[in-house]
Amino acid sequence: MSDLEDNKYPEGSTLHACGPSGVEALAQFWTESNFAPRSVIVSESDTDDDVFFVVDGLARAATFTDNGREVLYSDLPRGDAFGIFAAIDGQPRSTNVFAKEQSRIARMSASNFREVLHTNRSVNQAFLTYLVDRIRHLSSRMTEATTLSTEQRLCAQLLRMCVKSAPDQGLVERLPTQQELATLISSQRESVGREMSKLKDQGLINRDGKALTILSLRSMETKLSDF
Amino acid sequence: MSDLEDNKYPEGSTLHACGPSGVEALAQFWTESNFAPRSVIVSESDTDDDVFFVVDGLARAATFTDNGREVLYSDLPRGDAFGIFAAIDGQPRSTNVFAKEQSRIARMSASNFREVLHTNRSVNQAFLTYLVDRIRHLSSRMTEATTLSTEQRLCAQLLRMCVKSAPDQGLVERLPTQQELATLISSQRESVGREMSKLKDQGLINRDGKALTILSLRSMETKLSDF
DNA sequence: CGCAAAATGTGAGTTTCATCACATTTTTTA
DNA sequence: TAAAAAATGTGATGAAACTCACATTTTGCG
Repeated sequence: MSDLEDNKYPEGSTLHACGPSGVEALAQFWTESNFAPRSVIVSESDTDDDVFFVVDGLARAATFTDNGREVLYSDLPRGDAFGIFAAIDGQPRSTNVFAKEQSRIARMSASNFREVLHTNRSVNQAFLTYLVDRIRHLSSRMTEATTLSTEQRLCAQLLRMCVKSAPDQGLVERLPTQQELATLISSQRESVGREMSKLKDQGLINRDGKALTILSLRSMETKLSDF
Repeated sequence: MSDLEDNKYPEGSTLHACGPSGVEALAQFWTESNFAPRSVIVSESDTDDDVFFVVDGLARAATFTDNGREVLYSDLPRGDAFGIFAAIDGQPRSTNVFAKEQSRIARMSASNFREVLHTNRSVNQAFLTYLVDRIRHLSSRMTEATTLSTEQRLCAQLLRMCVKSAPDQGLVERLPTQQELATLISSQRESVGREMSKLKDQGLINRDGKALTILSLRSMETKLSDF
């Protein structure tokens, strides 16, 4: 990985990790097209096994229950891939993906993808790392969901989303809606609202507009270690 | 995958999926040793990044919370690998693994593992599939945990563990303890006990010894679709 | 075989949240 | 920019399930 030069995709994204040669190898097989916000890119019921890449924009993968409740989602920024599970193991797709913003999406067949995946070492490493990453993330979400209270899960989520803005202070630039937060921490919109109010009363957070400031990272972290 | 002959590992295991040549490629780098029941094979605090394989016996991977509660586990039967996450992404280990039964465990260095992983196509495919599998499994556990009641989660778990024994009947040969079941479905030992009693009262299940019979798969499945 | 340890069954009390309901504010978009 | 749609704040209520407690049964082991 040390010999990779930067490519046009953001650091941390799967395509970035593939390196310039990896991206080139993939791109020779893909075709790009544009999607308007909210338009569906793939749905669970699709029977193809194509692989997709976010060339530009932002997509969102979401899982719904039978009665339509959204239970899991993850955002796919520029440089991320999706649809790879079906391409790897041949099982049906597990999620729906739609464009969150105006997006440019690349698409390629599973067999071409597999060919590059098995041939190009840095592509291979990038996807292995990506998969392991998702597993680690899911496990910790699972552990959190079963051991922490709603308040603690909210704090954990806020801490994950923030960037350090000052000594002991954190900033979440664009806070998701309470509904989205609730989905992220497996809770209810109302509960999130209540816990937010409590945190504000305690002087731990401060909101203006879509931005949220964590006024004391230290005290917020303390909440997580109590049991 | 079609050209693989059978090897000595059980169908469905990672090593089986690696094929005879894959296993051979791996085995040239590993050393085997024996572990008595309950002995620890790797713990979270270990700083090495070796990869392990269950050559024979049964191991268990478990995650604990800070206060010692077990929150996640998965059994690793003959032919399964563990310790591969750290070997792939270089991050610290995420779980503890101990021998559940007398076991023969193979061990190899991360760099040798990576070399085979990137060189041998069927090994590569086997591990990709394994990772995807775990993701699918974790996601569905996550969805279940947040949308189903304790009773429903228990039923889902029993259905997963059983084999069809007669028309509309299922059999779980060796039912785990209620404590283990509780861990599997993110619940409490007492809750599992109560729900089990209810199911027995309803004539849905029947126990003798460690075996449990599901008397009507159909009615048990019905419970899952109610909401 | 017999004792100790583990696992199970069940009651009672309490806490946490999920749910419903609505007023109010903010954001979209036609 | 006005109307419509989303998002938010908060109260009241009830059900689900966590906790503690202890009697009983089963299992494992010396």
